[in-house]
Amino acid sequence: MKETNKLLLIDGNSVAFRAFFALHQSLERFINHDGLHTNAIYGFKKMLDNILATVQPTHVLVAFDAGKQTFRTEKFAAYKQGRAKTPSELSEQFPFLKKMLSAYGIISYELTNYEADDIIGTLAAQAELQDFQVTIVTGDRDLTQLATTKTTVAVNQKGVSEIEKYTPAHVQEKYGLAPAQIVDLKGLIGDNSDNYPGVTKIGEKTGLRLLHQFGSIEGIYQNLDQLKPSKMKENLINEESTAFLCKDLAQIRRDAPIEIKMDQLKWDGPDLKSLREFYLAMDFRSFLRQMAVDGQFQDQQVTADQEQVTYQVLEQTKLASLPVVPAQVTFYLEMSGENYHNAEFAGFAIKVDDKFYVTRQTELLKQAPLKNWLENQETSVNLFDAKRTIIGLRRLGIHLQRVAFDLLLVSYLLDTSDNSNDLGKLAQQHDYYLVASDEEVYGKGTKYAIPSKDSRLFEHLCHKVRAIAELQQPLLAKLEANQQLELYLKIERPLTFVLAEMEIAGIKVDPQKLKMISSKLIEQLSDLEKAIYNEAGEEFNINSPKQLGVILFEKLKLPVIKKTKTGYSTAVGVLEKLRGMAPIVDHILKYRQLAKLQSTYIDGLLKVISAKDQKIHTRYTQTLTATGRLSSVDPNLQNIPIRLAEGRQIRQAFVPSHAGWKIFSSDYSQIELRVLAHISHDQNMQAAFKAGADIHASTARQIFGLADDAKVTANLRRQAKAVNFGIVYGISDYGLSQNVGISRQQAKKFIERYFEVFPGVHQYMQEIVKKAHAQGYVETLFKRRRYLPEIKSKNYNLRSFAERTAMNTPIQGSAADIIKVAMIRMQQALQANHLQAKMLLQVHDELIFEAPADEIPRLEELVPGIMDSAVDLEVPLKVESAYGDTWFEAK
DNA sequence: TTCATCACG
DNA sequence: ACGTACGTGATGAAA
Repeated sequence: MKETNKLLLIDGNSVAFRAFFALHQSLERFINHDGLHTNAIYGFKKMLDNILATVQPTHVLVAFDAGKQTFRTEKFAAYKQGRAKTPSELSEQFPFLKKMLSAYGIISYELTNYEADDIIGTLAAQAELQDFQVTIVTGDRDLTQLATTKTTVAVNQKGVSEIEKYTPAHVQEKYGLAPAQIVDLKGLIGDNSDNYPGVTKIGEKTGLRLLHQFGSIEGIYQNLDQLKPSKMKENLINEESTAFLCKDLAQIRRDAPIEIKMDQLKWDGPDLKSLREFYLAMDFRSFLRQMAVDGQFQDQQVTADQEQVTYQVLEQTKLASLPVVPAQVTFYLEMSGENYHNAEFAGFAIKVDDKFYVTRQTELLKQAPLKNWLENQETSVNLFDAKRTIIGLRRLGIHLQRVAFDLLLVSYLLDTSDNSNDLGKLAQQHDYYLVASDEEVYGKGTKYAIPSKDSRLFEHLCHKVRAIAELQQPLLAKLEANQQLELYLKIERPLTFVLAEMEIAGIKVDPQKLKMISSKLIEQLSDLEKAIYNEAGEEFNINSPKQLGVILFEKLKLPVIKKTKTGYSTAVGVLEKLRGMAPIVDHILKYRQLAKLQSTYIDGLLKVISAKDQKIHTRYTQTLTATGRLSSVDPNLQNIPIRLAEGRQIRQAFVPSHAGWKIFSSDYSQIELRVLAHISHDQNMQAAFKAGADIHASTARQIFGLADDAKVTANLRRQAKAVNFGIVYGISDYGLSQNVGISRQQAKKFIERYFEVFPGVHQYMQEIVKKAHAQGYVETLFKRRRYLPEIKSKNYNLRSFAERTAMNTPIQGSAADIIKVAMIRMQQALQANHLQAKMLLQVHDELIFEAPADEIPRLEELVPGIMDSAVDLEVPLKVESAYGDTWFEAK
């Protein structure tokens, strides 16, 4: 059987451009020892590996543009004129890019008078005749005109890894056109970047409409009499020759005089030796290491002295010869699996002075001197992920008390958007390449396994420890340069210990209570299911949005309100609009609500109640969110239902762990708006908080122009509340209009009025965006940073998103800072006051405790007192408390 | 694995 | 003419 030939054609200029701009913000990080920029080469290589692996071509060619003069400039002198000049940082990379391709064994090709597009078009046509499957890779959508049943056009999206594949069907779906009609469209609407005009006043909308009606530019001119008289028609008549010229310019040639034969494009993989030399020249250490890991240069030990680390395998008999109280150790405890509350121990490595010790026998940690190293007050311990380590060690009976450097935590503080949890990947972000990622060593998914070969595990663990030790000084220096040392030392590092205690404590959950709720739910669900099948006239999977869509919008012919990219939307908002049109809608809504409770909160929670202590031990992720909030996983205890009565019952299952104890809860009231009042210095908003007013009602009076003592209707208060929320999120008229269910114009008026009433807020919003633009990041009250590179994007959506983020992050993030400070002080206060009460949970603006009933009166003083004095703002912080026998009652 | 949906602040 | 409210995590379906 003969295998199909597969030809891969790459538009070299266009992909290099994409790669260059995708990594533009890291431009200065990608410079090799000769001062050459390498970001486009790097991105190109990533894309190339990706596409080679997915396509597995038999033949490959990369086409480049030959120069400015082409047959198109002869036909139309202004073609591609006025284009910004290629930045020198990019053009210097092209010769090296071609070098790399040659090391890959791939032909680079260019042709005088023609563009890369035409080379690709011509070769694709030839290959199709020989029954090849063709894949074209480009950053330029114009090439989609080449899509056929045999040719797929893969268009690079914003990054280098995301691609969108255009088949004729996809072109049809996207534009309602056949690929061949793309040129007619370009002829009508022109192309800004290629600098040809198209027909005046015809844009994509009109162009598509005309083509759907007449099929082609020729078709339009043959049927001009069918068009009603209009300015557009006049333009069409006046600019007929332009339309045809532009169509011709857009047409990719399929008959360029190419000398090269298909056989010459045959690809048999890279020349590893040349590739290695190339990476060395480019300083692509990660790719070199990848090659080493893949065993691609076993014959050469060039990187071996760097790669290898000398270690001793630790054994019982060696313990006695170890130092007693070293000043500093670097330690890594490995477990098999994510959940450190119960994951199996896999081994540990520890560096003391310049020696590395490693073993699988974690039991050795329980003995001297190792236990003492970790527990004494004189040795500073350097780690990666202190919380994981603290909890792991606690399971071995070891109380780690002092952490000097936590690589994971420090790295997160330096850049909250770079939140990988993998030591190897994270080290790379800091230009350290001598440690592999866990995925590389352990595999992932079903293949995940701790290596059985000692040397493989031991090397990896020692590499990790070495990375922590090596990165300590430079990263702490960066923290200091950012003025973030205090954030680390006074907030995040102590918080790690607080969170560890909360996680270890866990919260008791009564499975019987959950099962009681469940039996009622199951009954209701079965009734609803019957009603829905009856109303639909058939049985189907109600949980499948796809099947549900068919029933609602095809069988029952309900109007389509919104579409998702895969089909009809059946989200709540849509169903609510369909309410009253058919009884099935209400039943589906109810079914959804209850099914969610059953699957996520009944079945989900039952699964994670520990058999040992009947408790749930969540894990708080301290190094994930871009704003500085915590998140909670496995299970998420920060989204237990409360808004609807049915779901709220779940909270009845959360109980104290001792008889006679209570659940106690305190939450900040309107903390985000108070933070906003503080950082914006808005006098009016501050006055409202100082007066202890109902802020949403007060906002309503002001923006709707009511008297100070006027009664505010529920509806006006609701609208004002939505505006307040919108302000915190970085307002847009569209978002507000959707949320409140008013017109966009109306929403816009509300916002304008809001900014008139709260001019300080208005000014803050403008200034924070300006500041983000100028410095590239925004900060919270305690100097937590979030970088917003996209604020400089030319893409409206990306830029707008970054702008809203700039407005929101200091607010959300400062609120997160504040409760973190409160948590640290809270833990200290409970200890200092010798209370048995334990802090168990944090839900962003709320702390939940369990305590003996007789401690409740003291907590009612202590907790709010600590929370509202955590920081000194220009407005007071308000805290509300409640308690009861279960979490349900503590509200 | 990715998508749509829905739970929380 | 565009298409958005900010921050999360878990689930079931479908590829």
